[in-house]
Amino acid sequence: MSDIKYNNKWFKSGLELLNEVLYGKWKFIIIWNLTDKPLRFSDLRKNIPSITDRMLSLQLKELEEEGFVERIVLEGNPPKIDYKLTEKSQGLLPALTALESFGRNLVQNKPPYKKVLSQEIPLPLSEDQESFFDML
Amino acid sequence: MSDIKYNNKWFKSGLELLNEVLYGKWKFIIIWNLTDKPLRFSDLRKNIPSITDRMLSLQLKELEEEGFVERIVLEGNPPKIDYKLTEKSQGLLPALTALESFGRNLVQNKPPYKKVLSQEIPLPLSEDQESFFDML
DNA sequence: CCGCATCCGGCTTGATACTG
DNA sequence: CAGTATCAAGCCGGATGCGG
Repeated sequence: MSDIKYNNKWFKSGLELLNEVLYGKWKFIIIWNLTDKPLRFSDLRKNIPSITDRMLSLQLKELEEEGFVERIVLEGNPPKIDYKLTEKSQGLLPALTALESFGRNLVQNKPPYKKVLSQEIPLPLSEDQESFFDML
Repeated sequence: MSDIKYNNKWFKSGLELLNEVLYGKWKFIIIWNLTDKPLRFSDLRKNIPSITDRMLSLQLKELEEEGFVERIVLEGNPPKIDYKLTEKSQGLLPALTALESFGRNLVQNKPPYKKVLSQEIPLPLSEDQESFFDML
């Protein structure tokens, strides 16, 4: 694997570089929530219950500076503010999809060597279905 | 999207859950470095130049507790210690591959995405543009 | 050298309150 | 609704030390 140079620094992997460019506890989650469509501050807060106003504000600001999110002011009374993904963050979506999937699979402690055919997996679980597993 | 329950807590996405289970600045990078084969402490330190002994030690310990990495003591004089991925972390590899790829692709795009308040700064060659040639 | 442990300072994040 | 302000807690970096 060759090294990578970015901003006059050398990195031994794209992951290290990404750590430099996009470090922040909530950034992946925010981007993930914006995949379908732009959202407002309050929508994001509702979709990410454990984030605080402060962190949402800070990380959105950084995401904007880093070019991953665009802040769109819609004139009106009251004016509304949309946060929208840029082209740059589109490239992250495959990775985030894979991370999302991995995170969801952590719930069922299935041994990974039990292969599951993806065609057989029904689409989303109904909301009650998880409580079944959680009665430990 | 349905909610997920894990350790008596509710999450609205697998990414949030993952943040709870696997938070740490260096964990993805460490796992990524262990994909091919088990490595020793010093090998990891060599592959991740910007990590300190302290952080490598801490994050390895947490990764072990969280079940993503196994610590293998090889008897001998001196005894050697290998760090090896568990089955659990195999599921992360697709995501890490995608993140690695995204990180590497960031180089080709114009690097400093930060807003620079400058009509006055001329466009010519920035230092970063050499990286284009350095990659060859 | 190897694999940590300890201490300290600084940066990141959390909790709560408050504003236009 | 879309954030700030302030303070406290926790995570991280750097230096140092230590037994093997």
